[in-house]
Amino acid sequence: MDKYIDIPVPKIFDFNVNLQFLNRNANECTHEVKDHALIKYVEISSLKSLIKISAPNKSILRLHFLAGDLPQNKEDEKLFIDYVEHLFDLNKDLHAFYKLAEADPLLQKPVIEAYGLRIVQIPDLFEALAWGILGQQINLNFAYQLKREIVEKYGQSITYKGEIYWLFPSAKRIANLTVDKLSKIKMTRRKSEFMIGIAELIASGQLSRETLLSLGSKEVIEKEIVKIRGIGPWTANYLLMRSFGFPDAFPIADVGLHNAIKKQLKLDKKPSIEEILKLSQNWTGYEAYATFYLWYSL
DNA sequence: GGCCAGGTGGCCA
DNA sequence: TGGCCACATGGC
Repeated sequence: MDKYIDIPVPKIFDFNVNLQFLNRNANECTHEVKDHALIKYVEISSLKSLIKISAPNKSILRLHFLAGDLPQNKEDEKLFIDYVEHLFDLNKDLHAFYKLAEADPLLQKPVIEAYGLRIVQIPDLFEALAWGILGQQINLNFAYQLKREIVEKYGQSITYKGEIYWLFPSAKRIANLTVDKLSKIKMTRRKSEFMIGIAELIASGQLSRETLLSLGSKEVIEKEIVKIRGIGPWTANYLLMRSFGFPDAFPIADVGLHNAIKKQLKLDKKPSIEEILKLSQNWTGYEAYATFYLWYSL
């Protein structure tokens, strides 16, 4: 198969820095970074395809279909293009963010060092929420280990040139598990309950990307999803930022953010919420981008 | 060995 | 509303 589609990218975009972000943990199992390309098994509409994304030059991304289903018509192709644009958050104009960042003591360095970084998205709602729950209150490395166990136990895979590529388990699959079974993986029973509960809501159609997005504003969506057991303000904002692409979502209680601020300003201890509110006064509209660049700076 | 991890729900005043 | 506390495990 050598079918490919070229997708134009905006000016403030650097594929390599985004790849570096995607390559940040060796235990990552839902994509592979190699030979300056991203390889990922994706499910889009009803098509399951192994895709490869590379950047032959600065102004385009090239989407290759390596294995699995191929788009059958222009409509399918459009879905894949939308997916890639969503994945790399290409539809945001970052000029205003860069302008404010260049004058911001906290963001100055990070935007230079990671020029062209986008908030890489987790397009699938269940995957994004499940990852948020996994990441709650444990070190990231361990979170990746748990993710790998769940994916390799309950996810689907495709083999290509001797390598296995995984799809995050569907909500339906996880909804059918018991807490006893899921917590065999070294996860708290609480986390298992949260994850199964959310899987049930999604599998039954009570919770979906479309219905949440139709609520409109980020504030309304946040208010709605924190009603769900296991989703607090941090996870809600994490979802808004990493899956719904709200550039002004702000997981202000995030430990990683606190550590990054401490490091950038060479503080003795982590800043308080009040101090962060002060420091972030000028980020209005781009809190998520500021947070993401600070994470990357760690 | 103790404390902290990309928090949250539940209990108590 | 606001303040603790358990939660399972890994890393330092």
